[in-house]
Amino acid sequence: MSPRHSAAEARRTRDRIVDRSVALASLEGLDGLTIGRLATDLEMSKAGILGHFGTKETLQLATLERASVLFGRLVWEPAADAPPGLRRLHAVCEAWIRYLETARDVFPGGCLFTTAAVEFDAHDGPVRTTVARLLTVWRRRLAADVRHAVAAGELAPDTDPEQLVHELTGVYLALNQSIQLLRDPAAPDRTRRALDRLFRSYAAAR
Amino acid sequence: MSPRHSAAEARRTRDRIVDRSVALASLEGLDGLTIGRLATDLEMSKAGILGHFGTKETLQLATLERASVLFGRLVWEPAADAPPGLRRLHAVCEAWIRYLETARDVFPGGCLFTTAAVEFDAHDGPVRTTVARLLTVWRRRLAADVRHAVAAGELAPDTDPEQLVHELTGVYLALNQSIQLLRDPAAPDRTRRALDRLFRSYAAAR
DNA sequence: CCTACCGATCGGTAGG
DNA sequence: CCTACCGATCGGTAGG
Repeated sequence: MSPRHSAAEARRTRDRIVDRSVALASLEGLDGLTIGRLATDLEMSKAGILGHFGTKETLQLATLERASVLFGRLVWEPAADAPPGLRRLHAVCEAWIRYLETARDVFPGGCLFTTAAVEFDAHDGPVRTTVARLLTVWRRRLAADVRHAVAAGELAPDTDPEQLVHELTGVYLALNQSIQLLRDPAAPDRTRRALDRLFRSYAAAR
Repeated sequence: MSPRHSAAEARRTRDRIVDRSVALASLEGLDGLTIGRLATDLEMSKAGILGHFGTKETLQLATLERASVLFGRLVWEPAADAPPGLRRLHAVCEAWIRYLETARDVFPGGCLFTTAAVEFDAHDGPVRTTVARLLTVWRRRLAADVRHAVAAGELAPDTDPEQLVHELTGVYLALNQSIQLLRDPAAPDRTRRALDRLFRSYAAAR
């Protein structure tokens, strides 16, 4: 009755598993996530889950990959039409706030990458490497727009792009903590003010 | 041979357990921490460990309490002699950097509060409440020095203390991530530059 | 994709 | 503080 699926059906099942896994990992972490819990939630057997991935680690990597696709969709895509440089930086930052503020259905426990970073920072392996790689790619992407803004005279010529991006990272980590742990409804507005101040302090002198 | 200890000896054993627990929790999280691992490390039985606390949750709370004492010793005490206001803020911030940079023996996996905040932010209960309370107390303490600095004319009169403290929090979350996950040796210096910029942007106009 | 297992480990308890 | 346990759950496998 249940087995003997077409490849397309197997694919859809896999998608269902990974979607649920992203939500669970956001709440429990990539390690707190268990195959048994996933099986219960999806009304499948553990072996049915594991058959798609082989090991829990592969499932964790698939979960990160899916989360990064969602992140791209929620944060990078809305800003894709903005002109490169400061305008696009502003657009990305606003999308980033909305991602943390409103994407509760897909990441009910907050930013999965922040959770995974803390969970795996002391454990070498493919998961740790992947998390670090994703964060680094995004930092580079932001730094490219910073460089563009500097070249266009929108930011001060002595701006250190990596430094500004590092400071932006902190603004978002604080936002995630204020939303998830402190449940401070003022957090998004605080973040907007922090960004204004930060960009102003890097603005080109006129 | 082993049982029938005096109260003082029991106390010392408890201290040993909690010290090890702080280090383990820094690496594995307060949840990743297990009584079995603790027992192996300390060459005790699981029941011997649990006898001091009753439940794992009580052990987690004792671990947080001890970590907060260590945090006080490493971050607040070195700044206690500085005059209140901006000078003490600077002293606390520098001690905070050193805490994350060099306290590897006591917190080998980075800031335990950052780890615990992410681990428990989606799980109501005494542990979550305690973590939130500790962070809030420290934020208030910082805010008091910000207010003092404003009153003394060291920071701009329109400074929003909670806002500045929120931004300081982000600076430290970014530092912890850069050290632990990205292993960036430039992170402490980046943090000092971020702090300079932040305090300058809040400086009283002259 | 299932049933039926496996050894290992979890938090915790009884009783001394 | 120990030994000796408990039921539950973990990731994973065999075989269909």
